[in-house]
Amino acid sequence: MTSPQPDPKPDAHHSDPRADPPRPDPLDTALRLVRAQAAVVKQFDASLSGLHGVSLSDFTLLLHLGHAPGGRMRRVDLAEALGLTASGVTRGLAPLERIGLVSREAAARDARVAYATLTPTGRERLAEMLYTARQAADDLFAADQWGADDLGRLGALLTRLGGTAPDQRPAPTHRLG
Amino acid sequence: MTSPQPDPKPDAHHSDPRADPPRPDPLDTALRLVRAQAAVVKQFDASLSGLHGVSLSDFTLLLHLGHAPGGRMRRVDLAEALGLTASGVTRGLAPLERIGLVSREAAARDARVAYATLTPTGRERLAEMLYTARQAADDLFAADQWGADDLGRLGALLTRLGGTAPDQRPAPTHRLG
DNA sequence: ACGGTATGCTTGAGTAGTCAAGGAGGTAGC
DNA sequence: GCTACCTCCTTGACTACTCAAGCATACCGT
Repeated sequence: MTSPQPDPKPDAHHSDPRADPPRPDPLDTALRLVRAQAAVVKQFDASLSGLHGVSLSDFTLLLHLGHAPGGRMRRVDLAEALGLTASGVTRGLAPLERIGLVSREAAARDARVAYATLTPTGRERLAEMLYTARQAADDLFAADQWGADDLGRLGALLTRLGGTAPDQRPAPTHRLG
Repeated sequence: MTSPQPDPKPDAHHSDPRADPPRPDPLDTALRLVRAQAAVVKQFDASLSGLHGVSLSDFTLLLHLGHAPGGRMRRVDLAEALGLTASGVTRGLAPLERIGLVSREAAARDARVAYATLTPTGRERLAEMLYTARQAADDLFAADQWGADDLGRLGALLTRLGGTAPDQRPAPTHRLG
């Protein structure tokens, strides 16, 4: 049932701010967002689990870890970065520890914290996963269909919507127009 | 394979985003989508469950039923419309039947199918939920921040991404079929 | 020094989905 | 009118989270 979209979509790189069309149904847009995300997650999961045996969530977790100084983060910070609860992080980390991509490390001056640390193996595997994930993303936003401005616009709109960014960037929330 | 010394970052553009629009990192955009959706779902769930005791998934299911002729659909069609598996629909329907919003109905000429039908109560409750959901959506896409063009653009971009639309209907103001 | 509170993490129970297996019913070919 | 397959639906086992409770540790005011 995936036929070409019947709706008049922005096929050219022009905006038309003069026309003031009726505000599209926000509820409909929100539901579309949910749908789109489900499809996207499914595609990433398929690629990543097929090639590396991890889910998109696993990958995202590892990615944050890989990005942190020393490949090391407190669970609580990981939770915040991922938009999960602490308990979600505990559970998500468990299988990654079991397969040796992440190790648990005690903190020197605070016995409460248990760092999650990327192992050398974890770092290697992450690099491979990153390659796969980039391919999946490129495939999703195929360059012949998605222009740089489409992509940028989507990213900006989503950021406005969705809590914090997937990575801590100093990039300000700039207005579109 | 990729370079052996990774310090993986999903965003690799540090150049001026205004000069010659460098294509933003597709992976980063995809991850933002996931994040945004999580936040959106959380807000809808909070509103809907607080006021009506249903989740966004429940609401979406009822909404599709409400749009169907006779408030009635085969489970298999519901699954397709919602982007779920048949088993997901079975499980999602169960609590709605238990609380009397949906009833199960046998098909006259095919004993395999079990229609899901909106009860009169279900239809009433759905109308109330719809009001709440619209409010949540309006709140999310606050009119002072989201112009009609932003909304339309987001919708179009998401549709391009996400399989089929949430509902093949433009947005009747308040009435259900 | 000590009691109260705040923080970091884990765990048990519950929710929302997946997939794979399987039963019951419909539809052909011959 | 059998045989074979195909469709609709449910179920059991699993994954990936959630919240609430609870334990251990740290910090702060007196």
